[in-house]
Amino acid sequence: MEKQYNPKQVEDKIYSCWIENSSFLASESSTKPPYSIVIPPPNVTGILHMGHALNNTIQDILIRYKRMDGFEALWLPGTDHAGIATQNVVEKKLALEEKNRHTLGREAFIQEVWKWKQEYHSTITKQLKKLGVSCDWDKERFTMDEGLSKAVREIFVKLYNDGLIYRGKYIINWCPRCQTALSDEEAAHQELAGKLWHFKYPFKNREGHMVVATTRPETMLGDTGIAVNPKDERYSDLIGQTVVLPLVNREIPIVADDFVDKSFGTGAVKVTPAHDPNDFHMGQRHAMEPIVVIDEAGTMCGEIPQKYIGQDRFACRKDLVEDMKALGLLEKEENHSHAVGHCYRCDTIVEPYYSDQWFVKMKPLAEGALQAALDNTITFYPKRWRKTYIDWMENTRDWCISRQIWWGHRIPVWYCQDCQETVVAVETPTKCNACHSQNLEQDNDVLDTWFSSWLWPFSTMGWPEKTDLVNKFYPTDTLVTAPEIIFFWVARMIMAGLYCTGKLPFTNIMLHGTVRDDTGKKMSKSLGNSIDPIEIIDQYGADALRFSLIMITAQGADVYLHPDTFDIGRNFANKLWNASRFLLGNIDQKVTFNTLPTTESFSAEDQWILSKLNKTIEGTRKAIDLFRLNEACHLLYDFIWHDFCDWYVEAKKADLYQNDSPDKKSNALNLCSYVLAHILKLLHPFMPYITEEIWHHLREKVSYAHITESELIMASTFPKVDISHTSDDIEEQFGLLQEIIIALRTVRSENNVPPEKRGKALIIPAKESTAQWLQSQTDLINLFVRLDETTIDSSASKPTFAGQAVVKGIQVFLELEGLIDREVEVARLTKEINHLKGVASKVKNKIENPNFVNKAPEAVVAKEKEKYQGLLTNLEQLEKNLKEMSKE
RNA sequence: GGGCGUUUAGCUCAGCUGGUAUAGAGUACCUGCCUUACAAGCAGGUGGUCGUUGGUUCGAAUCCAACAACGCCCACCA
Repeated sequence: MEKQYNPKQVEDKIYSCWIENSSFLASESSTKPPYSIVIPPPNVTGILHMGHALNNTIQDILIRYKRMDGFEALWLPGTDHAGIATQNVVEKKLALEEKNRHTLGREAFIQEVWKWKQEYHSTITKQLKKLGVSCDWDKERFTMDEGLSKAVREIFVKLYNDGLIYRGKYIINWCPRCQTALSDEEAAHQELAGKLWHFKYPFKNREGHMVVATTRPETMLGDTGIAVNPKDERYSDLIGQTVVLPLVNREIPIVADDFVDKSFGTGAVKVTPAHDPNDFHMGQRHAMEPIVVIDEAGTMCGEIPQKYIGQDRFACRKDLVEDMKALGLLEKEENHSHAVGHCYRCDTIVEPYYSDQWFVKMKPLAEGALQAALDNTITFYPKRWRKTYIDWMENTRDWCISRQIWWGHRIPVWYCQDCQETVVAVETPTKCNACHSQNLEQDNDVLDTWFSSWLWPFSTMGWPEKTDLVNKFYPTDTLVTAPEIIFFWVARMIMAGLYCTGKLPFTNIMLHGTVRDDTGKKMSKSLGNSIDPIEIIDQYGADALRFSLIMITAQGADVYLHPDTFDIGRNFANKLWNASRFLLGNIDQKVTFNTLPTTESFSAEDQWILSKLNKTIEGTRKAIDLFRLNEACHLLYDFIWHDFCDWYVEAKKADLYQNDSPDKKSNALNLCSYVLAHILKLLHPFMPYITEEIWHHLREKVSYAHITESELIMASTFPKVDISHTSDDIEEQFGLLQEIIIALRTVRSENNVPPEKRGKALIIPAKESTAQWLQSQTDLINLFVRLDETTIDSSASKPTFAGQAVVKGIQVFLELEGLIDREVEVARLTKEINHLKGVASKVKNKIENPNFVNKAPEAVVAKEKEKYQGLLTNLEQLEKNLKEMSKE
């Protein structure tokens, strides 16, 4: 083993080894209880970013933990075809070759995308593998696989037959750049600084005009009326009147509608049913036929003045304001900020657009999905997201599922060209149901990407077929994802799961935060502030990346990433590596252990480390079970670094070096191997590579019955708590010893005693029982403090001059001729006395407060009183010592 | 407009059902060490009226309320 851990030499080799051993494969026929997770499928042409790294590390930890803990663990991987996103990428590429999808034609274009998919699909999966993910790659799926496509058609037909899918002319969010409809969720609102223009619309049959306020002047060309609130007295006598729409000279009515807010703008609103969702609904209420004046590319069209035709909507806005101004019809303009929808794929401002689209009725689907959250059969981690989910479920609006793009699942609907009959079918129909004509044409649109993703937990397992995979692993257990897609994906999967399978697709939802840079900005390629996980893996290793990321991520909180963060994991891996190297380096010939040494041979540190180990096992399990992975990391970090390396291994060095006492050495090796093997197992889900590598080295030197039996650590068993080893008393006792050692080290350090100067310690405990126990620990004290001799004597008198401290009533002296500085000691003791005085007065107030004594639990009161006595004893001794020292 | 979150050491953050000799870690900083596992290390140290103000309580970083700053999500005010 080399002096520094080198992940590069290890990681790829080990991943291949796992693959060769089929270690990730889950079996439908296993008798073990199932545990399953489906991956949130990354975009097929995506590249790995820190969000993926976090998301997949969490899943890998859960799946490895469960796999080691006796479950048949399936982590089902796959990718998403990401309709609009992927089509955009391929179109961009085509544009470079001066081609576009229309010149290519639909068939050729789709082939082009498939080609792209084949080429780039491996990027993201290769990158995931570098992270060390233990996905069952044999079961990898793609949302446009034949089976999954069939599932999409099945559910479409089922929903249609149940009356839950309909087609209609509605106003929807339209991206003029992508030239497709978007769902409400895909139109992300952003606050923009805009203007509010007040326009005058002259009356037809009388003098004067109405003043309407608008943020979108260009839509006035499509106005079909003016609406006012029926209770608005300013306008009550004008309802029913007619105004003449300037520039187009169309006569339009003034109507009354409750929607209108009297207090906003002028209290009168122009109604443009074809270009505003509210106006659309108002138009319906007042039988107004929408007039389209903006086309699918965002340019002006229709029966409007010639000069505007073909103009971009924003250019037209400018001109129109000028023209109205010229006519004297612009009353005023004011600044106004408002939320405007943007395409979540290309960020273009969304245009409300009136067109024929397909919709899913959400209300009926939402009922069960809502109930699952209300009665907590589904659990959110952290739980605050439950409310967000419930709010959305209670206010669902119908889901626009048709997209005017080519890459995706084509809508399984055919129109008879002869009798106009609509045929909805899973398999391509050969003839019309009504007139038997074979002249059928399929709907041109494809389905929203999420219409396939919402089936992911079961379509990937073969649904609608009743496969063994579904039987064994569906429903899944935990979904790990980001809160951004609760509505897009999580909520819809729950609806689809209930609707298709009658079961919730998962019961735990773990939502992790967003990865941000150190200034709090979301990491993204376009902002150029992202840290590339692959670069970090190259530099620090996958384990370091994983461990660092998880350790700094509190449950559900956003992660602020600084490049130095990864030092934590790298240094920790190196620490573990060196501790292992040291232990294994002390084994000359392979040793075999069957059990721990007899209890009688345990030293204090043996009992202590076993107790700590088992507390760590308990804590780690609990933390993972509650999805508090950062807590598990901290527990392991502290135990391994501070308890095991800093104290236990140090304490065992003497035994390990000594070859003249083979029993001692053997016992030390036994215990060290035992603890190390457990450490590796506990850490494996978090740092799979290095633990596997050390495991390999460990097994070359040590055979430990029932512990190192498995050739690969990933196939070994996760440690279970052995309460026969846990003891608070032992931990407390050893803790006292540690405090004494630290006190002595502090004396040395504060007095700048050179390391090579050894010395003597005198320890005067108050109690004889303590003295006896400490007597058995003098070797350890000598070792840790670098002393020649430690004397424990409860009846000894104080040395005339020495470095000193008082630890829980135990007086500790360090005797080093000429090396202890009186001033330093006086200062230290004074400081300590002042500190303790402060504490003591606080405790005194407490125990003298009758309210506290009467109302607080007896145990708490007793504890405080005991604490106070202890403080007094310490203070008394310190003050006495200080006085004596000052006298000399 | 509604909802949610955050505010703790110079920096990044833990701190769960209120009670640990009096708030922890990493990092940074100061001191001493290349001590035969590890300088990516070891030992010791400095550093905090836990955003503000009230309240509940014997007791509050922790529970409640208001306020402030920052951030996020949702929403059809033209």
